[in-house]
Amino acid sequence: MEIWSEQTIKDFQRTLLDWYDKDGRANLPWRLNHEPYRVLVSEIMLQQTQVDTVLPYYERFMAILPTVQDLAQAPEEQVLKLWEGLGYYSRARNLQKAAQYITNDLNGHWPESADDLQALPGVGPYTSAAIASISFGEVVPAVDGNAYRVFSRLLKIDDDIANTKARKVFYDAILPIVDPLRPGDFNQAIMDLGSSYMTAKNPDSQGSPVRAFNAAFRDGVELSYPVKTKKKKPVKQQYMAIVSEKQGNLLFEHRPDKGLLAGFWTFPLVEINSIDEINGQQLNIKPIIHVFTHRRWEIWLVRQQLKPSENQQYLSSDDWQKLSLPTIQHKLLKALGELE
DNA sequence: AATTCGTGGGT
DNA sequence: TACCCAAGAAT
Repeated sequence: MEIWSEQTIKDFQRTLLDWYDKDGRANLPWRLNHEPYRVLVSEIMLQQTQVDTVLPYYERFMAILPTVQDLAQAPEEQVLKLWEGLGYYSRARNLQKAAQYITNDLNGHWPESADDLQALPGVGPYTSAAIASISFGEVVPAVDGNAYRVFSRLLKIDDDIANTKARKVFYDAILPIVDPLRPGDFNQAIMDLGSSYMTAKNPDSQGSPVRAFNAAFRDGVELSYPVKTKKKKPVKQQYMAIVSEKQGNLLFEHRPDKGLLAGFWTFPLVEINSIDEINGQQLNIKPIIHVFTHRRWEIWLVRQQLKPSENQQYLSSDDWQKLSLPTIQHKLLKALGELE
């Protein structure tokens, strides 16, 4: 691992921020100003989600819920509807809880340090540092996936970033490099660098503005960084999605309030162990496939009249179109429409 | 510490 | 295709 002198650190800061001022993504809507609410919403949406995916969600969300008080007072179903299709839905629920905590318990006064910001639900080590540096000028590194990748290459850090222990290694390595006068811009510049020149695949380290500081590139081993152990394959699960129709209404099932797609409505899903268990149905068609991070669902639509159980309910199209439905349910509804 | 949380895009 | 990746946090 490389150790930089104080002079190298100063040169790096100036090189990075000069580039950021010239070629950074200044037009991103959450960079319009540094109001903590705008930054908080953007950072939560951007967790494990690409910028291009977030953009339309962010614009719509801020237009409808422009202040932390608006979010605190909104019906949860409205917040979830604004989040529909974005995934990781606990983010939306936690975001509203954070807004309610700030509005009701702190009388609208924001925590200003990374340590205090971590008291907000859904705000962890990265997000707290991002808000603290961008909105309040605290000199802390916001260590996200970009920072792991960029600094693992610049400094040749060999720690496995899939390991929890790596977080402190990177934090300690980056902390003395953060620009003390512009910590928020420094952190965002690292992200811009990671999404442009220092990408995971096909990086352009030769053209990078900080190529002179890149030890892995210098040694011809940039693609060996970051060190990261592979994830497990998603487990296959097969389901029948029961289509039970009554007077034009469809039967929906409310999922448990914990676990995958918690609290969302889908067609009743019955897990099967082999396709052979389905008899007398038109199943010679391909299943609908939906892949989560850790599960792969294969689903066959099956028409069958059911008597609603306690967590099931017939809904008209006017009813279910108002709900926030997970993407798999939209896929099932689309497939059903194409059968008819 | 390892697992569990969605979804879409790229190769 | 099957895999990896993307501004992570909670448990």
